[in-house]
Amino acid sequence: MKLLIEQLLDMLKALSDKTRFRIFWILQKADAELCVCEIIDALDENQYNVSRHLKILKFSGLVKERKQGKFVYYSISRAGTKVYQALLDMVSSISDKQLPYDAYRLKQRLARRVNGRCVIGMH
Amino acid sequence: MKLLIEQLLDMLKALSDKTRFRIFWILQKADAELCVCEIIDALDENQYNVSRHLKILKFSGLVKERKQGKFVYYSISRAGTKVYQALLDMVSSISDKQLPYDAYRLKQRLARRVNGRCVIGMH
DNA sequence: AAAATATATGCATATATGTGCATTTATATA
DNA sequence: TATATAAATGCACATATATGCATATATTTT
Repeated sequence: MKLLIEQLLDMLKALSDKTRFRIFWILQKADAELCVCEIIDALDENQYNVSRHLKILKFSGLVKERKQGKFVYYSISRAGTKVYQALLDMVSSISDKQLPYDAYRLKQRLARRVNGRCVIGMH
Repeated sequence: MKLLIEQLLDMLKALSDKTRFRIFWILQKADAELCVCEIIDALDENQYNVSRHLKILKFSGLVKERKQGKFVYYSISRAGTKVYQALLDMVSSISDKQLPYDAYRLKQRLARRVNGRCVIGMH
């Protein structure tokens, strides 16, 4: 699978913003689909910024989305290039200690899932 | 060795600019110190921009410099963190085919070294 | 000491980027 | 059908960033 350098630069630029890095980091950490409202809670950020940053991440190819009802689920795209894998390795080498609040809030929020699914929404 | 997330973000931001990525890429490819004038020739970019981008790369921790006489030599910093290694892996997975001109000009320019050292300067 | 050369930097400017707020769109539910 | 809710987006604005040009700094050579 081929990756144009411009696409790699888009991924790097996407990850170089702290909010987007944190989003990608929790998606990688959760290792599962997260709905937007869960991401909002995990980061303690506002809705419109999370939404906008998710769009940029999606456009860069780092994440993918799946719509289901009124929820939209995001997850890492798992594109099979060496470059993507190296990026993923880099992100996953960041430990919980470096993003303790995000890690904690994500855990708290995921604990409220029912049958492994988000049932809360925004509040 | 510890890496603050802010430092990682600085590295990512540094690499997300195409000119800086190309500089870092040829430094990694050369696997050796390059003087500024060699970098200028390899990229076919102007002097002041190369100089400024090198400063940003240095500040991010991606490269280091060594002054010798009126020449300044830059090289990858080889910091021993997992994160840095993953970044390096990512960059080195970009083949010559994706930056053919830079690769070619670098090769041509390095061929003009004498006893492994730059003797041309700018011209 | 003067001139030449390698590299860095200050200033001006155009473009890109991130964010706040208000609003829209899409879907579900009463 | 009306209402509620999840998510996305248009506009305004402040800040960041990249670049061109001119010039400064540092070192070597004459």
